[in-house]
Amino acid sequence: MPTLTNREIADIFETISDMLQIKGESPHRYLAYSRAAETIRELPRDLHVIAAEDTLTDIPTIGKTLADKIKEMLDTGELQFYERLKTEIPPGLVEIMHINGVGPKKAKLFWETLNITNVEELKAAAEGGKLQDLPKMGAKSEQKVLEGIEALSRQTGRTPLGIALPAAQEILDRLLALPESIEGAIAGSIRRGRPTIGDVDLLVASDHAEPIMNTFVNMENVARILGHGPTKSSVELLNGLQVDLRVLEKARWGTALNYFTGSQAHNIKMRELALKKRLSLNEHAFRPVDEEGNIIEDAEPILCATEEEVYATVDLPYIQPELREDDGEFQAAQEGKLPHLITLSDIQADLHMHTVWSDGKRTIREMAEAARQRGRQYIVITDHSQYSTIANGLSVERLMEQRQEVQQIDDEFGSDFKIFHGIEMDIRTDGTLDYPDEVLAQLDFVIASLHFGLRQERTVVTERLLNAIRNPHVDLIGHPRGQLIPNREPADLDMDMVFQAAAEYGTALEINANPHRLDLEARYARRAVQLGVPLAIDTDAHSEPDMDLMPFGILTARRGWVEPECVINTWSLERFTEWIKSRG
DNA sequence: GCCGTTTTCGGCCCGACTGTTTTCAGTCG
Repeated sequence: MPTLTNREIADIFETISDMLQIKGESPHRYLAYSRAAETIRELPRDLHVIAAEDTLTDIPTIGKTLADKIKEMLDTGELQFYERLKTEIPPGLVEIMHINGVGPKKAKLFWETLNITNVEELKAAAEGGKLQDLPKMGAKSEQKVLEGIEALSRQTGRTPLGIALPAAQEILDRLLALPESIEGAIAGSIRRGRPTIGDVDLLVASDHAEPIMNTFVNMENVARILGHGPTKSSVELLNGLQVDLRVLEKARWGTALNYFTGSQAHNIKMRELALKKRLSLNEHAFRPVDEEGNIIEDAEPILCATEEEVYATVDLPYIQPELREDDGEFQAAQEGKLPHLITLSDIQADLHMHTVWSDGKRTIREMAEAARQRGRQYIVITDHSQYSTIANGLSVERLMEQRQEVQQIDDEFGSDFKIFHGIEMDIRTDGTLDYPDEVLAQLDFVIASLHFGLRQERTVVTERLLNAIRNPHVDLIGHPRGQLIPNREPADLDMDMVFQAAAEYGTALEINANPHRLDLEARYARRAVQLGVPLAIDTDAHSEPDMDLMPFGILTARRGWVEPECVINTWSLERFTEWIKSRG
């Protein structure tokens, strides 16, 4: 039976939203589609399952109309409403709308006046000088269209957090070195810890914005200046990354940082809450409004130098940036039920790392020393198992040799640091585990991971993982979904079944801190916590510097509302030891 | 199209920058 995935349904809603914009529909109507698309993309559960439970309308942003449309797509694999729209609006216009600087009005103008229905035709028209004579257009606008088309082909989609964060920090450091800069921060989705970044948002506090702006747009790695105003500038870097900079007075730092951290949905909620208190909120201040919502011009604005003051003004406790997705944080804040989010200092151990015994770059001793220097109390050495021949996986014989070396080095390290012996064992493509139970029984800690056969069909790959979860010797599932950011899609797993089994057998699931993985991602980590599934946050280090990737795992966990208690490597050595012993 | 200390209708966040205009619409975030 033809059917559609969450992502395909989200994409259709997003396209419908774009088409309704071109048609000139009410913003409230097309935004409803766009918001629903965003919600569906972030759902930790399959729409099939939710539809079968008949609880689609329990999802925020999904009402009866959209629920019916979702059901139609799930049942028939298509949506009549969408098919009809496609006959009215050429689908190529949607792509034209995605050109930077071109919106719904321009797309419609090009279509109605020059019969342009796709990017190629638009490019030809611009090159032929046919756009500049259109109403509200000119030579500059025509040039912008051409540049926008150029940028479209350069665009590589979203940038991994692991690349965007250091790049953002480098630029911020340069701006902060200027004497006019008082304070600075990385805001936007980097601050919220999203695994991929659309553009970089930087914020600097200063009374003299101009020299800071000039330095920013004149950096040698700037490919294009997208905008350059007195308080706001945007550039595209040579590597394609877009960076926005805002400069504001220090006295407005709280409202500014809050605004530029987002998310947009969170900001909208903040402003709605402010309006209920007869205040209009923007990045500069709160301003009193009258009954009709008009700004009272001669009333004194409320300036906030800290984000705490911003939240206090709408009667809320401080909400951590990682929670700001309008996904329950306001209700939790109002009820005093915000989570006590995990921090880096809660981490006592790293349970997943490789050495020269398989594909790591350092010896057991070097890895242990590096971990101790980073304040870890204990670690587990988990090299690859025999099935991963390409990673020099360990035969049973070598595994037992390694066990001796681990014990010997553990003795050397004495009582203030513990080295456990474990394995990252393959779940083979036929579903069996890579060592027999009697071998696993001799290990302190067993991670089971999918490395191969990730494209198997849903029931097959899910059953492989369930088989590992149910094995009494398996303590942890490594990078459960197998995604690589940005290029490899996760395996097609029935996550409801995975969580159910993990909860039943007490098997932990990993949040792999490597920024190329971040797996489990936040929404699944949150679901795991809700269902009582234990988590571990590991670096999967293959060398010393990899151990410094832990903060990316922490960010991801925080986005998933994870508290330290839920994470087994925040536990003391004694408690962790008891736990692994209890699991046989 | 969603949603409810305005609850089944009537609301629905806010400002900066650009390019084309002589006061603002379009786009973006």
